[in-house]
Amino acid sequence: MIIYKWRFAINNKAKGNDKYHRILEAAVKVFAEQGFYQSTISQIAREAGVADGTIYLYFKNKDDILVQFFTYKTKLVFDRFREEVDKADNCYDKLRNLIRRHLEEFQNDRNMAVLYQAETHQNSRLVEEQIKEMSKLYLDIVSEIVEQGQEEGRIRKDIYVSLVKRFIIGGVDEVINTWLHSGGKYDLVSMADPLVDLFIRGIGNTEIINSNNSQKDDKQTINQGD
Amino acid sequence: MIIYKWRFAINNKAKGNDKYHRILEAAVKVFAEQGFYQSTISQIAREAGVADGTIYLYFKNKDDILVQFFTYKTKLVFDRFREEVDKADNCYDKLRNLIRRHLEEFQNDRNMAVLYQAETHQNSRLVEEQIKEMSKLYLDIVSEIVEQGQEEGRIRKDIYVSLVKRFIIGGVDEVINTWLHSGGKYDLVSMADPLVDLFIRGIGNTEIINSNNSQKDDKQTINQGD
Amino acid sequence: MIIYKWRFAINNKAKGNDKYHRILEAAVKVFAEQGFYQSTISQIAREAGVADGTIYLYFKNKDDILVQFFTYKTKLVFDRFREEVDKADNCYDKLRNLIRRHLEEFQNDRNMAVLYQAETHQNSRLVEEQIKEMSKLYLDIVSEIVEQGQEEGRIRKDIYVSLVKRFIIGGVDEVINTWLHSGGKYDLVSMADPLVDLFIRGIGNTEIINSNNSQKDDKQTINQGD
Amino acid sequence: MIIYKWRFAINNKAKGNDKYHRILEAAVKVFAEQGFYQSTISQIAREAGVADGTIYLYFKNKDDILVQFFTYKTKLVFDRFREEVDKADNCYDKLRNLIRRHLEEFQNDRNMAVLYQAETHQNSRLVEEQIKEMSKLYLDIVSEIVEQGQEEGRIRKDIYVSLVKRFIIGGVDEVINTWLHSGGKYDLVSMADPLVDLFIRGIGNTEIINSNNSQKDDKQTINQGD
DNA sequence: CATGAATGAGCCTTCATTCAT
DNA sequence: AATGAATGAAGGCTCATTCAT
Repeated sequence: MIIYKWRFAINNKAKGNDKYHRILEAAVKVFAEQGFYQSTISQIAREAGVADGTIYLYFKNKDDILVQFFTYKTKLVFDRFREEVDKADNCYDKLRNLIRRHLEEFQNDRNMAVLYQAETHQNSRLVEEQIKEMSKLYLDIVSEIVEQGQEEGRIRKDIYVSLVKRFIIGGVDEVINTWLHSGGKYDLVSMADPLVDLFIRGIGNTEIINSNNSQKDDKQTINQGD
Repeated sequence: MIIYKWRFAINNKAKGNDKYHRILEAAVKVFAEQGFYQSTISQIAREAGVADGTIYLYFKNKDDILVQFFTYKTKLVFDRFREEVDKADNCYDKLRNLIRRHLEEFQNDRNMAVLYQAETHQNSRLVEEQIKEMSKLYLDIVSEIVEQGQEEGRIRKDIYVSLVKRFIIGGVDEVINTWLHSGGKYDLVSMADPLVDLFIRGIGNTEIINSNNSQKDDKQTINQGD
Repeated sequence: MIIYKWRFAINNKAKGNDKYHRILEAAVKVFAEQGFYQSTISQIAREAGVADGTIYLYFKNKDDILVQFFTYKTKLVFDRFREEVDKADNCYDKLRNLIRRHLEEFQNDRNMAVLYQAETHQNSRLVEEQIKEMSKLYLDIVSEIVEQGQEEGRIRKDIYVSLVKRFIIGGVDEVINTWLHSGGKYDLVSMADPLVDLFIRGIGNTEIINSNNSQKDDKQTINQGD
Repeated sequence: MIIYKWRFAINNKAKGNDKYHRILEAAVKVFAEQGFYQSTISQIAREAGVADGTIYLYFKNKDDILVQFFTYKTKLVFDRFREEVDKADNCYDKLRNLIRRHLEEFQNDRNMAVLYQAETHQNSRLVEEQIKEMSKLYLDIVSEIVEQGQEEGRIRKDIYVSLVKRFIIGGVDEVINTWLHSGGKYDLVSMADPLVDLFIRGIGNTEIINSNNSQKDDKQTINQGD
């Protein structure tokens, strides 16, 4: 029965069946507004303009809606990040392109942004697998940029790449998170350049820093759990 | 009846009644492990070693447990940040103290860390008010540090303070988040110094940066929605 | 619309339309395997190789499939019992022929056997009417045999015919039921002769019985509710 | 959670909690009247005079109600059969006691009788295990009686014990089944003696049988699938 | 203060049936 | 005649909350 049900579910999707996408969009909207557990199938159905039962023609169950979303929609977006990075040559431009595109995509799909934020900061995740994949994709891109930058001499060599990844992702995430909680009233993409500048130059006044060696620790051995 | 109930509920708390704290700790543990909506009152009661009904002598309802947690327990922790900051003089040391203490406290109370991460990255928050307060407290500290640093000449003046706040909080949050999802196997506090170094100096190679003016934008007018 | 639908539904049956029978066979198979209420129209449709909706061109609803089955298929089988009985002269041979044929038919159509067993031992029957008819048909045959046997002097006269009917049907049914639950691994028909022997001679040792009169009650007045 | 729930569920039962039995009786009544799958939890709850949810304090799920019934109530009854059999000495009396008690118990608890009939004649059983156990218990008693009878010389030796078991159980079951479908208007127990007489002496007229050897087959090799 | 049995609203999910194509 | 996507009523089950003890 499940096999049967899923055969045509896939067919529908392949055919570009709009009902599948209507339900997915509706669900994501409702989830973003109310949270996954406070959302009901009935609300999603109403939002999508279909009957409750119809949802189960396209999705195995409520959880599956979220999983499908992260498997298809979000993955798509993350794949675009790589394209954008590949357009640039030097590491600074790559980083700037990545972050610009990141902010742009999340600004364009606010619901996705909300779900992504919520799901990546949850302990018991419904979409563990998908998050891990996307996370790895993103981290790999950043690693690549940093390593290239080190070769180019544009990025310090006395830093932990795995910490840098968090440093960057964290900054971007927090900028998005703040934007989301502000109601998305301002332009998110305009934060990209100033943010990249902070990533590259830090907040310190260069002259002072260069004459202040107290922080110039050598690399320590840290288990960075990555 | 309700009035009566709440009179002594408050008394209990004032008296430092240990049942109140046992329930709170139990709840936080269960919430951290399973998520708020997947946790049941029965599970919390069992974990705390009390009857289900007893919980309602100390808490108005399930939501209230979370609210109380953020109102008392977490606020307590955030208040300590200020103390720690006040111990230092220059802005770099203040920032380092703040972040060290932050990581330390979150490492010491992993459950709190989990709940904090989850709740701050949710759209529909049960503890909106509390999160906002804590957030403001933290942001104010960072603002203060940054402004002091600018006066001291240790921090660049051509940056948006409100963006810097997110830049710093995001990095710290992400380091904590990664630590949480790694299972908390390594020492979180040891990440403080390298992280502060990144905040201050950035990832860029100073020599290159100083000869590269393309990023040296003047302050733009950005609505930072904070 | 309904009238139209049913006109050709009847035509279909008259025409010996094979889709009607394919669905019927498929349904009986599925019902036998999973039970009526655990079976779904989708399962039947898949088994029959037709669309769900097609079933409703030939059957009024799910219940009707079962009713049709008992009305046509099973009745057909029971009609053969009479033929078989008529082939024999004396009551013993008639009884033996009846039971042999009964076991034979049920062995040849295991699914029918399963449904028959289940449906005849249910309180709230979907096919009350049909079961009653078939039951009457069978009981009448047995009655006839017994009465003929009594006239022939081959069957005791101090017995309740209506009790004898249950005695015989019960034995046959139980033999079938055991066979079904064993997985139908052995030859059911081979049980006919030994069973008939038990019906006729009982389990008692004749010599002992004949010298033991305690059981030789005269016919009592019993409301046998048949 | 389940462990917890079942801890006190068992306590309740041990304490002779009447709510457990009220629900069980109500369920059995509803099941008997409408069939298991047509019965709803709400109907059972209404019949028992409790809330729907209360049922789940005592039973794991709907199926479990039936399982519990067969595990406790019916098993109890079947255990009494043995007691009754042990009261008699010779095999005929044992058989008569068994059957009398069987009819008596089933007459006294009509709902049990209905459920037992339905469940034992179903292919996909919810209580497979329990039915098997009870069936074995009953079959063992009958085997014992027959074997003892053969030693006593009261029961023929040229019969298959395993066939005899079905022969007897079948007769009893069918008598009960007929009684049930008649609406239980007459006295079931009064059928015991005539039925036992049929089991022992068969329906054949002794004088004829003894002069008719055509049926006196020797034991054949039959796979009786027992 | 504490208990935990009882409640019942609410939600997910199934599936017989319909109907536009 | 045939299809199968869509429907929505119905039911099993959970769990926050209450209240008699």
